[in-house]
Amino acid sequence: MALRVATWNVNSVRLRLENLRRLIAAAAPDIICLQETKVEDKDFPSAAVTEMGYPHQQIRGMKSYNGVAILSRIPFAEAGTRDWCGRQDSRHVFVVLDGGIEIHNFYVPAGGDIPDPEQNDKFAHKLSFLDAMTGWFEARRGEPNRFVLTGDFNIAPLDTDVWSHKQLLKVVSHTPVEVASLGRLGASHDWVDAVRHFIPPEERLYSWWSYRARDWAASDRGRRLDHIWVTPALEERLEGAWVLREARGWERPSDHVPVIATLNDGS
DNA sequence: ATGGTCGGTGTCCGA
Repeated sequence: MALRVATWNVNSVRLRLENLRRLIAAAAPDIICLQETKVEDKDFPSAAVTEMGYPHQQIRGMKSYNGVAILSRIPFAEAGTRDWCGRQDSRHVFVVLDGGIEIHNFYVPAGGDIPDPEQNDKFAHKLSFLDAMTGWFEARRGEPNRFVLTGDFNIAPLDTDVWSHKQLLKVVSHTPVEVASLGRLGASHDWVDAVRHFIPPEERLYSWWSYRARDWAASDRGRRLDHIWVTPALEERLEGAWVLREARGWERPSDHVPVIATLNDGS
């Protein structure tokens, strides 16, 4: 059985249920990883999501900010959440599927505006968070390692992951210090970037466009902040991956669009 | 060079 995984920074799940239906109609994912759900667990729209065909839900939310969820057609063998950097921030949930594939959904801190950890606590937190992730995954090397690492990483690593590499070098999300941090995380398991496995690095590709643009599509000043990575053990099972750009043009859009990857059954 | 827009613990703060 193939496995299709979608990740999407939904920017308030309660406000975006109709768009969630559109994502399901457009891509038919087996598993949907959401970030910025912005809702406490007791108020999560679980019944509506179950009706959409996703009765298995691992959620971790808080009021107003952050919040992550894994919504699934497939039952979980295990599921959990984890705190990072000593905060109860609702930035990580994970599940293990029967057969051992482990899916980690992260909402990495955005990092504020000033790309200097001395001046900006939010940027310091972002770098610490990435270091902690790296250490945690490094400690798990040597296991069977059929992992999917996905979510809003809030970093566009490649020059072609932003509309202007030069103009964004000092803009949080594309600074060399963050890209280097993400590179260390990437080296922790030699993670494979599922989308770039299929779409060459020469091609510009974005998953986020600011709300502030007059015309997001015409100016097309985007960044690729949302990612799906797999461990090398799953690389040969990658069947396809893409960005659902059209979702940015939907009514009441999130500023992020879904990113999707399909793994075949390995036979 | 600046400011532009969303969402929600809404008239501020985080993105």
